[in-house]
Amino acid sequence: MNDPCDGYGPRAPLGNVNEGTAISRIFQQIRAEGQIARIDIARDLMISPATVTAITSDLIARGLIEEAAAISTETLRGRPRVKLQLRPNAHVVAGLKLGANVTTLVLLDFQGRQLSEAAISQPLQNAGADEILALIERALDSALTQADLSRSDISAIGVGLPGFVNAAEGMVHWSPVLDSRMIPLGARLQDALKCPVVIDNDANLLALAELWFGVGREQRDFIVVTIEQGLGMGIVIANRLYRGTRGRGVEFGHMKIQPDGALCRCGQRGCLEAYLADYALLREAEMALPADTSQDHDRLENLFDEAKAGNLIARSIFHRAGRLFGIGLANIVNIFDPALIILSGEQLQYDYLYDIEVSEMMEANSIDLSDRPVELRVHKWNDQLWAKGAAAFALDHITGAILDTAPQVRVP
Amino acid sequence: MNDPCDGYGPRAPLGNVNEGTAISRIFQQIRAEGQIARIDIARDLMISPATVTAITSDLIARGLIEEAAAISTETLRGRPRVKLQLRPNAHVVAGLKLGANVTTLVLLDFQGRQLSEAAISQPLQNAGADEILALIERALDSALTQADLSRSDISAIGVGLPGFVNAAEGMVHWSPVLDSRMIPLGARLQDALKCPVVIDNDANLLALAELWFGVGREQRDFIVVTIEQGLGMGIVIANRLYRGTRGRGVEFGHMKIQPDGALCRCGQRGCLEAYLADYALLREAEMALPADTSQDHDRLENLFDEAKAGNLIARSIFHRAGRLFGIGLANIVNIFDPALIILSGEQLQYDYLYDIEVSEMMEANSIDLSDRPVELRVHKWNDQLWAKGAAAFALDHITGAILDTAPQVRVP
DNA sequence: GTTATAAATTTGACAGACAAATTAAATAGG
DNA sequence: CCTATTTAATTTGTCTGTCAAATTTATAAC
Repeated sequence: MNDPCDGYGPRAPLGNVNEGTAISRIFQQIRAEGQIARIDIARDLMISPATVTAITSDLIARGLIEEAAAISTETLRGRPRVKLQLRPNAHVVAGLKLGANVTTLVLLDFQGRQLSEAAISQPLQNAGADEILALIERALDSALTQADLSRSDISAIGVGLPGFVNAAEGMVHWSPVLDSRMIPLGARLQDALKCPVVIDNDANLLALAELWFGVGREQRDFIVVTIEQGLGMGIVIANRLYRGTRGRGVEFGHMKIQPDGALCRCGQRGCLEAYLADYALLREAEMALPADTSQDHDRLENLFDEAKAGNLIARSIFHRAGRLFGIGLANIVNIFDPALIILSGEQLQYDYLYDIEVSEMMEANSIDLSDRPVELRVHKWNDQLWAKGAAAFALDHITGAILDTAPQVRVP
Repeated sequence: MNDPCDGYGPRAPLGNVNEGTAISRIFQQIRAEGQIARIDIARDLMISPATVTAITSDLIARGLIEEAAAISTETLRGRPRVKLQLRPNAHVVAGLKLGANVTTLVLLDFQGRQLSEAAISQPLQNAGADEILALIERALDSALTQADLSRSDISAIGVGLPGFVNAAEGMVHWSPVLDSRMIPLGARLQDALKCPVVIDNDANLLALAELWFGVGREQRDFIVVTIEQGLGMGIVIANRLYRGTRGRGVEFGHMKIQPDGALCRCGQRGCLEAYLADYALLREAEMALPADTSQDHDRLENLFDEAKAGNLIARSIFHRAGRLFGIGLANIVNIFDPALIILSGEQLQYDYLYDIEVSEMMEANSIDLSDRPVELRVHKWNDQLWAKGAAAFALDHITGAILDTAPQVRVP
């Protein structure tokens, strides 16, 4: 599977989303399709060609889109179609993933194409906001230098981090990478970097990346589940991220699947995460690999190798994890009834053991009305895609601001 | 707590719902407020008085609303406000709840006021569509006679039943009251009754009743959980019922909270319902009430009395049920983060035992970020409110059809 | 060249919504 | 009782977004 970001080939339309104004719908359509002729926009969105001309010429005047140089060869006769595309230079955004071990940053142009990237391997745990800021600045300047740009060229920055984040308020309620609760990280970074900053839970942003650059082309509704240090989930309903009724993300890792079950790092018992996360597997690894003193990551590798080699204890560890994961997914299926669930994240390198248990248990434990079974896919993206999701969030923020504010010129 | 349906006192506005056209927003506002002056509509919805006048006079001309006779005494000086209200006689709808033991029907006028009701005590299990139809017709004719109306006066019928229902398609995937799967009950009834029929899961309709006639006045987002024969759940997000991404309802009763747990009537193990539903409690009652040979309902009463009297086994049964219920609710809280959860249904007469366990367990097992705790309320409505929810669904169907089709007069 | 074809634009019209001006219906005070 | 004041509701004229139809533009086929 190749990188879904390079080049914007023709795509399926996003569905008849009859929401929003014509201007934003047309803009979204151009972004989704990459390149599209006016007449196709009119047909896809059921908007008259006259209106499309009016709106696109406005967007061109505002510098947001442009006519593509490539001449369309789709028509044999008649006036050829002129494709429209987002103007790459209109804006540049940065997207970051703050991870426990690595911080990844990408710079994207307005079309969503990657200009440069930077990765800093530095453990990040219980850090202060200043530390985070310094880290971001290092990564940012590195990527800017590569792309031959300066900070003032950046229109917005998106940041994804694990934990409980209220994206609308830019508030981090809790995160393993931060040293205290209730940090208004969004505002904090925005003030320091003198640039709009949006933040969100990392799993949400991976879902956003899937929406913009991945399966979102075909699917209006799907769920992304991530397994890394913890468990994460991002839910896309009707082409939009669902963030819970009060703005905070959805919590999957702390779903209880066993009363008085295993102890979780959150202090509660029976959380799914307490059976699936790195630390959960490692604390059982002792039994299978008693003499092993290697680092956590390698240790997990070893455990996996042992399981593959037939070590019954190691197998049992993955076996239970897979079963419980399946149950957790089944609970989600029963609630949201999604057509597609995407499993993503580092730990899925261990999926060959998961595969059987997980999908089996999921199916066995969900109320499937047998007409449309849930599809389970595994996507092994690297950290770059997470960062791209963050950048997509930043792009979304920019365009939202532009499209919303422009017509609001009502001065009494 | 008195019946929430009688009279439409002043209510909190539904929030700045900037969705939909002005006409539907104004209509919704009038329905929500019961009686409201034009100037208040303008202020609440941020629509100009000119537009409110234009639209309301159109609605009056179409016979949907009228000026209320009661003269407003809110203003001391100036021209008095003229309140608008839905025109009661515009439409009459019927709403039904199909239950295992009783079928309840109400007739409502366009304002949502009850005209008459009927209840038929007849066990309903594995019935055919014809049997259902006959039952509905009996109840309907009885209520019509009382209200001095005939079938042709009915504009729409809403039907709520337990099970898995796709409301949009009118399809019953499975229901304990029906004898087979995949019955297009909506179409079936509609053809027979020669009147628009909408159907939905009963818990969804109770949530709709709460939205229209209950807490919906103050709350935009809430969750209704019912315990009767089975467990049900209805989710209201942004003043709308959420029915899952593919239109079927949300399944709460079959959430797994114990791997390889108790056997559920669905055939799976560890379902919440297998610990909470009537049959789940009764199968344990054997231990506490060995000599009891009474009917199920009385038997459950006896079990409850025993628990109150101090019977340790009986207490233990409710104790566990309460704990597991709390865990199930916590899982929902972690996913939706609602501000309010309403517990409803027959079994909640046993709530004095539930109360402590349930809310305790819910709080102990949900990721509460401590700023806004979830409120848990118990509403003990009778079957009538369920039926009113069904009628509300029918009313919604009518008005949706009226408001949507009217402006769609584009004939090329 | 001319014709056919299809894309894009221009034109004129219409509908939804608004601000401002006007009218309507009440009270307060002399 | 009459007038000023106050507030609600309506009317008027305008603006904006959108569309259908007519027109212009740009290409291929002949």
